[in-house]
Amino acid sequence: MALPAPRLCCLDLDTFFVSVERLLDPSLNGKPVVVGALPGQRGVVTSSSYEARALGVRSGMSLTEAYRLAPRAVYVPTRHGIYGDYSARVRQIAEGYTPVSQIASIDEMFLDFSGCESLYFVPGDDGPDATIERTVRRLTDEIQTRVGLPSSAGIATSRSVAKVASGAAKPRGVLMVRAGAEQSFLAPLPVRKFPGIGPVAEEKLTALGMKTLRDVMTAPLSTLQGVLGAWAEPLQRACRGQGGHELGRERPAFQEFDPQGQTLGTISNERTFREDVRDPASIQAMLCSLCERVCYRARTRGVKARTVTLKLRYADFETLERSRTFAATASELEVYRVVQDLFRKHRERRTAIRLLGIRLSNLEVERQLSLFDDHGPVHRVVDGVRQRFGYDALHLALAARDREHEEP
DNA sequence: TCTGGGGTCCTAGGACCC
DNA sequence: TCTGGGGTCCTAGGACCC
Repeated sequence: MALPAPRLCCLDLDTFFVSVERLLDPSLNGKPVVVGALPGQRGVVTSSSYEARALGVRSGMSLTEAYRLAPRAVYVPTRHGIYGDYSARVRQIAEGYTPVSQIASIDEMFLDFSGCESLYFVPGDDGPDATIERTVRRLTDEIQTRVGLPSSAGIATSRSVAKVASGAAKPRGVLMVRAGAEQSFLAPLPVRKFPGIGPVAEEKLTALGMKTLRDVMTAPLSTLQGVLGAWAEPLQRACRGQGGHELGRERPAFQEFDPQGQTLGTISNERTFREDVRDPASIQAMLCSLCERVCYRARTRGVKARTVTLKLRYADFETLERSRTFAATASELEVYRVVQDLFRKHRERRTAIRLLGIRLSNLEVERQLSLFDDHGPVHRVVDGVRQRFGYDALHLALAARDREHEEP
């Protein structure tokens, strides 16, 4: 096996949603921009510009708090469909650079440049690492020129180090961590910078006096296991830059199709009401509308679900999920029946409801449409109309009532 | 007027089967 | 007469990521 060389690249779009909004409305350039929702609406910050960050705005923060910190920033609602189109264009460019790549999320992907050194070599390159680094710069330049979006990249011998490096490279930077330099690169960073260490793990590590990745690297394994369990060993290895040298085993965020029919992911939709509701009609209408959405998505993906999960959040934020498994379906009428039943059985409190959600899981590839499937022909017509005229062209009567509660 | 919405992975207990 | 283990499926919850 070849010695690991820094050939894994994590490509990350800088303040992606904000950058797209600026592309569509150049008057936003140079201003603090917050993407999430309009001020006054329920929601959190999904993306913020560097100008807004300078005022203390962070993603995940409630809009109320963001508005308090940055009342003069420009607030725009999230428009996922549009970002998806830009993401696809970036992806297409990047995929032209290497045969092996993986989508991690809407604004992040991994590229494996192993074996591509001679392909990109030009006279004057100071060794194969320099060739790859220069090529990645060319890639980020091309994304800027052709799509208009700024991006950053990290290059390293392992996936997780490349990911940390891409963060350190921002904005508009490319950072290569050479083989053997992983530990010195990671050591001074706060533990939270490492992918997989979130608020809970950070808290546990802090309680042990571990603040930096150096502390994690050098801790006795048994100490780490005491707080992190089975995860301690792979985490410590990853922090030392060991392992993760291939993209092969990692999974993309959106599992489209598995020939074995095993891991097809999940399909979910959830909605927070603009105001907490108790009215049964509004609740039923929302459930119906959610069923329609997830089932439509399932059918367009060619899958059926065996498990349906109802998510329920009360006004006081208490949240529960209740699921049921049955014969696979992608019919909203069948799913709706199950959902109603779950709701009746498990809504124990009379408290007003803040959020409702539905998730389809245990997905199976849909076999040939059965002639005996009652709902098949109806769905073909409904889905066909939607593909021509848009999703909102048709709704079940109950769901249409729900839409009256939404903003125009 | 604190706290969105889309995901993945992991754990743990109970049912059920052999 | 207490009682085994392994495997798989189902359910609920939690951590984490963007």
